[in-house]
Amino acid sequence: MTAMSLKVEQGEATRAALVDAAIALFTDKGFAETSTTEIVRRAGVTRGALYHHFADKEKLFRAAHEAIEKDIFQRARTVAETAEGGAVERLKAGADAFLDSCLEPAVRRILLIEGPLVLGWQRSLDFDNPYCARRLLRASVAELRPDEAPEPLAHLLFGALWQAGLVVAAAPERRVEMADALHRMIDNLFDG
Amino acid sequence: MTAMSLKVEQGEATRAALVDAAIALFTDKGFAETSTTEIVRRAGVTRGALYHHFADKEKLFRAAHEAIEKDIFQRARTVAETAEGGAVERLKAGADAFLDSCLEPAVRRILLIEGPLVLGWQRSLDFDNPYCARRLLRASVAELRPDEAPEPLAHLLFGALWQAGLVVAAAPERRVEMADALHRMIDNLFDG
DNA sequence: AGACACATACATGCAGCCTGTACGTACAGG
DNA sequence: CCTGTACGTACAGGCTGCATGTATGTGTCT
Repeated sequence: MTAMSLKVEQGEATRAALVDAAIALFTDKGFAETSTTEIVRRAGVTRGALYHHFADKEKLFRAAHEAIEKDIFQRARTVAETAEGGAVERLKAGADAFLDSCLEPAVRRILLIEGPLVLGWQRSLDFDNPYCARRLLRASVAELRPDEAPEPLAHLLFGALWQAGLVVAAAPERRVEMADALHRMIDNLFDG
Repeated sequence: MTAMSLKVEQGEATRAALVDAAIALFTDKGFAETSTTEIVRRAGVTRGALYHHFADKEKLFRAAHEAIEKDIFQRARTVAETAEGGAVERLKAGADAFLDSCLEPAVRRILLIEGPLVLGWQRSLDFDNPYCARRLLRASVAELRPDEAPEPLAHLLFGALWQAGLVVAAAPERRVEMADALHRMIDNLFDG
């Protein structure tokens, strides 16, 4: 660990405690139904600490969201990169990893459901976000269909994948059938 | 018109005024950022009237959402039913009609963005809702692929369609390219 | 047809909660 | 010593939902 001064170290600790408490409570009750008082009580600090580290409640949600997004993105990318086979198989593997992540309650609630609304729905549409699954899909599409613009199909695939994640989050027992349908869809779109 | 007694008629009028005002304000500012005071001011009544007709603010949103959902659903179904050609062409026509509807700001904000969260995200996943686009897609899939369970693919198609609607709502100039991509996807999935 | 009881459609004031901010304090580091 | 950072605390404003009051249609009984 980087040696920090005592003050800064403590600050990072309370900030992390706030993010952790926020993730837990936002996962259970959602953004609007969770008060800042509950969050700071769970984190063991006061509202003053919260508003010292975050400009407002939404910024705290953003921090929680980014932590989860980064985690799930890196997992999916790692799985996709280390998968056996060609681009189609890597795409399938990445999709499977994403569906697995959707089984976690925090991913379901914070990333799939509340994220787009709280952070602004436009954010989820562009490819600028470094940890956006759309980027991975666009790369796959560009590789598999080099003759057409990748964005539109990447959007459609993203929507299908996102929806599959929602279904799996709501009914984990459907994970295999949704994965099968996804694989068939990918085969139909990119078959050789 | 059905002849109503004066009292009931007046009640229906203020209720409609409330729903209209709610649609306009929710479209502009969203659910959380719109106060009931603003809504009743725009509707020309008081908060007492609102809470007489609707149990809470969310029920008012539900009424606004249902009005829009019913409208867009019936339009899409009509277009799909009267389209020339086979099941594939009817599916494409319905998808096009849906994308057209997404150009309207009220559809974008209330149906696409805020609806799933405010009304509960599970609601958007099942096929029980009589005005759910998922039903139409499931019927198409069942007709085009009679040998497999239609639900999983219907979910994926719904996700792709929904996402296309979001993209079109954010950037209307992309309407044709998204429709083209959707058509190609449908062809790849159901081609003969 | 008229009176009366009742239900409906509102209006208004209040209580409680929540967010964001202004201000005070304690302490580490130069 | 003194400055900036990391908090704690008190307060103001807004918002929701409810409780209460009121006026006006509506059915009914005679």
